[in-house]
Amino acid sequence: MQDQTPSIRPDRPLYQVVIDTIVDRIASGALQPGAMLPSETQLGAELGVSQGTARKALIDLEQRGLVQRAQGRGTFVRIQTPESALFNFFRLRGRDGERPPPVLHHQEMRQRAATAVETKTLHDAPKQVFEIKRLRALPGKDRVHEIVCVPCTLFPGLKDRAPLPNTLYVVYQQAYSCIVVRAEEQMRPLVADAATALALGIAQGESILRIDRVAYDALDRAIERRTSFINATEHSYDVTLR
Amino acid sequence: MQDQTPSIRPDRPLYQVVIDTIVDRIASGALQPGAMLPSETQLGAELGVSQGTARKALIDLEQRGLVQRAQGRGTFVRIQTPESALFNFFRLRGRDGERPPPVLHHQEMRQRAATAVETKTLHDAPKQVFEIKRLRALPGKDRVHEIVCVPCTLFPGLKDRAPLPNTLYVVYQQAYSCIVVRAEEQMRPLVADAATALALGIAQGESILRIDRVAYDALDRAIERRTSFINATEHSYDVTLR
DNA sequence: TATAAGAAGTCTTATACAAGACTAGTTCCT
DNA sequence: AGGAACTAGTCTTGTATAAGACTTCTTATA
Repeated sequence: MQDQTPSIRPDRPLYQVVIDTIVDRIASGALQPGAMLPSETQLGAELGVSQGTARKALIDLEQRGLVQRAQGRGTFVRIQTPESALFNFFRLRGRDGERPPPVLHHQEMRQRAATAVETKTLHDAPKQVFEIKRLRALPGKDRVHEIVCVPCTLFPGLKDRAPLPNTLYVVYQQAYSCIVVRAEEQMRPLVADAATALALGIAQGESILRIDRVAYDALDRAIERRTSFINATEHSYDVTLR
Repeated sequence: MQDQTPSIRPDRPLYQVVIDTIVDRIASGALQPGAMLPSETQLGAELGVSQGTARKALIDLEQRGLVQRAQGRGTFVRIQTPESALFNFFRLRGRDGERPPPVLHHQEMRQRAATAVETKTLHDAPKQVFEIKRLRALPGKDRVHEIVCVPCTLFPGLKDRAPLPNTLYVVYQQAYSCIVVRAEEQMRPLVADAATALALGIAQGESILRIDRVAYDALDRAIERRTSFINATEHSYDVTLR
């Protein structure tokens, strides 16, 4: 049990084994959000590697945003607080860069058959999805109208959890051990048509932002698609490129 | 000369000293783009640290995008090729994610007094800036109209280099040893006014994207401000959030 | 309440060895 | 003689380990 394949090349580095082990534990819920991980020394002893190797794995996980580390304290599973979830993946900012607190105005959820695109792009090719439509208000006149789609298989019973909070990603993590670590967004400007203008409470013909997002969890599974229509007159979408 | 402060705590780790040394050499032009860095062993010997410490610094620099490393070959100052510069910081993509080659249609450059905002936000509080206005065409009907501002002090003689190529960041790096490693963008949707519509060749009232960018170099100096007006009907602005 | 000692954690540095990449020969075949 | 293929050597980065320093928090003590 100590070493499963002695003298056989492990075909992946030891630190990768450690990484995968931790990711599995977090994704399975064995390590809950906020929980303290074993120390570098303990982890190394447990998996039969040195402290330095365990350390290398933990640093990688920190850079991927799965854990947080602090000298003298320890390593902890990153908590998706409403604040962090909101402002990591919600990029709208005020004129001076301040973070606007969005207020949930309206929300409805239903189960429906997945579209071809959803089946194709989401994890596990779901046949059924939960669709959440909601309207959020920013300070001033700006509004966000969103349509969120998640596979029913990944989030059983999500419908019974209504009303959902402002920050869905906290629910994903706390109730389903799904940590969103990455999101890919496509953005384009749009002229509001009648329906969208009505939803956002603006005049038809005004310019809005349409954002299509696919969100991925720690296992790199596409767990959510969402489309947002944003009336961004007093706010801007801020992002850092590297 | 070997160790400047023997037995006195260096108040920053050794690997940080190595990092700063390399960054300085790149920023000063002593290490040209594409040049090979000293090997880990050499670098360590040169600066009086172990190979492992030099290694840690090089890995950090690689993650910051300043150098590229390849096992068995060496470490090299990252080359800002037209492709890499273009597609790291130019986020427009086609419907299927393909990278559109922008074609430079029109360009003009002039020197003028800096605005208050420019003096305040750009490096070294410049009094004079070069302003570059240009129009770039994407495949199909989409167009990009840009106004770029850089301090004259950082880029002396830039005006004599006209016509500038499509990718300004290659010029910044090759002629001025300024490597753009980070850019912060603010985006909002806009309804095209008469002047902008004319510049982009679209009808007044159509929806366009306005992007305000501040670009930072390896020394974390704000070296460029640019505002882009984009007619993105057949393209989208793609970005990955983490 | 303030201070000091200790425990538990990460951080820094150093060293050894493995693996990939290039070069210069060398061999072998035509 | 010329050229392709193999091989050994050397240079590089990648992986793994260990020891000691530093930080933070807790607990005991004055």
